[in-house]
Amino acid sequence: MKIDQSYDPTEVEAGWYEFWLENGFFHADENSEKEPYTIVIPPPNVTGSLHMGHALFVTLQDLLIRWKRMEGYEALWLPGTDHAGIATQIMVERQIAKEGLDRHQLGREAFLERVWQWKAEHGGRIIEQLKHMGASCDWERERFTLDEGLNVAVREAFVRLYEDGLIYRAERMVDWDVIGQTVLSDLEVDREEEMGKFWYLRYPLADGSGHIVVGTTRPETMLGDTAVAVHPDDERYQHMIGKMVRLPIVGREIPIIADDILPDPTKGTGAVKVTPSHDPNDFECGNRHGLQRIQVIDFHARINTNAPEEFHGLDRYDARKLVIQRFEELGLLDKIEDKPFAPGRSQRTGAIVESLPMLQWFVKGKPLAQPAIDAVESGRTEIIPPMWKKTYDHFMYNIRDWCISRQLWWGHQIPAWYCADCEHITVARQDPAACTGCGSTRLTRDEDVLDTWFSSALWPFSTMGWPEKTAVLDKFYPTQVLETGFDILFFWVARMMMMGIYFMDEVPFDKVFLHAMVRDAEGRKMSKTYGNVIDPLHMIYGAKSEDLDPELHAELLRQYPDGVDAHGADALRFTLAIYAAQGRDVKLDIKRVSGYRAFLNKLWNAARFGLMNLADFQPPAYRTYTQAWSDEASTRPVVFDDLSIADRWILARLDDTVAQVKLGLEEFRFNEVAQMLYRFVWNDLCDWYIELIKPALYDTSEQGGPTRRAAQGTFLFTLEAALRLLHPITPYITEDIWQSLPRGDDAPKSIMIADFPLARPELAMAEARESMELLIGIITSIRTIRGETNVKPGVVIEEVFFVTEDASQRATIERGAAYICRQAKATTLTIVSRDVGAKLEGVATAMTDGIEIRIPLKGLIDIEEELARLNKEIGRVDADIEFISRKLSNEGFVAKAPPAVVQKEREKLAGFYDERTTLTASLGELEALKG
RNA sequence: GGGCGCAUAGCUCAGCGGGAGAGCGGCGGCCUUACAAGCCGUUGGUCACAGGUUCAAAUCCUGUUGCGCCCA
Repeated sequence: MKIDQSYDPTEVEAGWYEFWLENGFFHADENSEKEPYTIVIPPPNVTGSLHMGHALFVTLQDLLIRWKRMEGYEALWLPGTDHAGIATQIMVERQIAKEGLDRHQLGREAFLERVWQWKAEHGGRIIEQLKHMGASCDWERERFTLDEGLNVAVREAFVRLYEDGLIYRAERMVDWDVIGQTVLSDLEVDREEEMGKFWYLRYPLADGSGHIVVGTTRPETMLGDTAVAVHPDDERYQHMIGKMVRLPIVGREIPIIADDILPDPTKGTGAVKVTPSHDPNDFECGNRHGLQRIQVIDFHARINTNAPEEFHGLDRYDARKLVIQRFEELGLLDKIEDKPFAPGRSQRTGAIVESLPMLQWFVKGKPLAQPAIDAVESGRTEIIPPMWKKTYDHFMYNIRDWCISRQLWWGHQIPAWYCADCEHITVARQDPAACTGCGSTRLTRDEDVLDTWFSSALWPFSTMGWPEKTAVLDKFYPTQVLETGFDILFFWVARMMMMGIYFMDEVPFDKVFLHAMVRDAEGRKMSKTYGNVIDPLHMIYGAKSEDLDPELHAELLRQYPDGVDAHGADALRFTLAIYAAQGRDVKLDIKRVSGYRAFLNKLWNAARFGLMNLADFQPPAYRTYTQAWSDEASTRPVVFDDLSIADRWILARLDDTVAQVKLGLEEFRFNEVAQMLYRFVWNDLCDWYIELIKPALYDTSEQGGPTRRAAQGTFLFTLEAALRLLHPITPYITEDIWQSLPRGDDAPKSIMIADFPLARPELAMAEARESMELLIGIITSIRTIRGETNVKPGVVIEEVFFVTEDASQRATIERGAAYICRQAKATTLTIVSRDVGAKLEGVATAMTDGIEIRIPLKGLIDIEEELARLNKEIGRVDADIEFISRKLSNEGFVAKAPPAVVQKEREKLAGFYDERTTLTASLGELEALKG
């Protein structure tokens, strides 16, 4: 029974994770009879390292899993990582660049070997870091989006979608990442408005009859212009439609066409240049009018040989300068305006993407989206918080085909083979020997790989062995909850819904809980730019100033120049949980983490106090004292009749907390759950209960035996239950304390496999609650008088009088006299009738619940202070009286409000009048005494 | 341009139809043998603004302003 004097999170947390692992507590069994509860992890990027976003999701998911595991479910938390195509490939490309190599020199096979090698060396880091958060994942089932089993799943999915006509290959305008050297899906392109220029270029008519001015944000693309478009209704240009312009610099003659979609007569000159190869809208326009496509910008964003020679090889921005220069020289640059525009940037590389027409693979959106829309509409899958449903719907209803091919090597290679002898494409589960169209063996496999999100979309079932019909799938699919950030609602959640329904004929999850973003204390995104990054591991283990990156952690260093102390995973988890109000960003302030570490220290010391006073307590069998309250009295951990008011009260409060915690967890109100537990442990258990039972615990006389044992039993029971309630949020400290508590031989090996507390009606004990609340009110009132009238803390008040005619109040005061005397430092309590009370002279007066509390001054109370205090109290009561009187004089209120409400107001008013009378009398009397 | 969210104490946020709450901070007092990472007491608010519904609005509706996010 060891327990150190103060809470050291690093020491407390050491060892328990290994203990849990060694005992296999994280493993879920597909053959179990228990009801399943499954969460699949949002697989973190294998190149990544733990950040606060991960810390938040680990906290919430582990909390759910641990809770359900304790509730008796076969809880599976299925972990893994994501191969993150572009990010990983770029990382390794940079590595080999240092050796003066690029991937093409190395070759596909050798390059992939290098990536796998990198993954073997560094890929486990994020997983190890998750473990430091206490994640109770079933590591035996850890998966990687690129591992063998998932490859089978991806190929199966691809082939089936292709066979069903939902995957197709076509030439479309796509977004090209000029740094990543790959196509992206539209979701991977961010648009942010910035200030740019708008150039007005003058194109002369070929017949010399004039010119037309077009506006553009990208003058360099004029090298590939194949038309000028005007709106058919635009009167300014009626006479020009059908004429040709001679493209300056290039010399090509291109037509002026009428198009009712592309040109906006209200913008610029109303005439626009059309470059079908370099702009998606122009591309569409080109298709409508059968325009020629001339690509002048290549995959490296350089001008190619389709443009005049002087531009060959120029970067797009250099080409822009030269185009403008030439227009100026030709006198064809009309004017330049400042204009905001929003270039597309690759989310991965930050490169400004180039729109190019390319032959790529796509997944059809609409047919897959409809069932996914229906699933949410019908409530089969519930999105929490519900505000996200609209966003989900909007995306789904407007879904576009998804470009899934990527010009990368790191990923699932597309299972499509092109024939050298015919046009046929062979798409197959197994590498084919011959073309299924003509039988030719001259096949070449598509070089490209699939978007990483394609494999992620299959995650809820591919990780369970699909396409095999496995027992795991049978047991654990569909999953119960998907918990992730709202930022990947489209990327991941929506696509899992579509694929899950398509391949499994059943939604992948019952509920989707979307958490908010973790920001800094000021609400800014955590980023290198702001230097406001907080590393979860720094919070857990502490960080010396020399361990902190002056750029990344600039803000932290400003706040804590000497570095930060260890706070522990528990404190971090508790902080994130209590911050996680639905729909609200987490604005993480380190001071709060420290605050919750203080809370855990409080819990630690409560346990320490308990252990110091439980040495001689023999707890009954574990299952008895945790569960058997409803059984016959003899099996209860304490003798019910011996329970004090305080004991009964804390049991009732515990029971209430248990019920509310369960409700809160079920509704994903994590912040409220954490708040309730905080209040229960600190305010109820520590501030009141422990203080109240100290006399009983310290009384080791034979006579005090039963009361003492009742307090011991109640305290142990309450603390133990509180630990179990807290365990899902703060697993380490609860395990550590729990293992030190006296408990019977039949106790489980770990708190994490103990039962989650259940609310028990027989512990509700409303009457004990009311009594204790009355006593707390009385004690607080006396303390207030002491505090405000300058009674020295050490001074004992000899006599306190109580005036009340209420029999049950009198009984409560009598029964709680010892509590009042100790907590308020008084010697004797006397209950008197109203008549007698009125005759008391020279007393300080307070009122609570209609009880007058009167303390004789006898030189210990400062009269001036008491007068001030009374005046303040009277002022408060007056305000109350006025407020309620106004309410009651409102005829509408009296007539229309529910009678019970009106009655309550009347009673309150009467009470306040009584209170005022008493207080005023005291005031007058004191003034007389003084005067 | 369309959609969503937020605005409550000095700070961070709960509350979302019946008299404004917490934590931190501030102030005053305590080393009381679990805890000074603590204890006791206390001070802070026309609940963004303007209308409306209701007997009753921080809470529901409409509009305005400001901030944030998503989509085009």
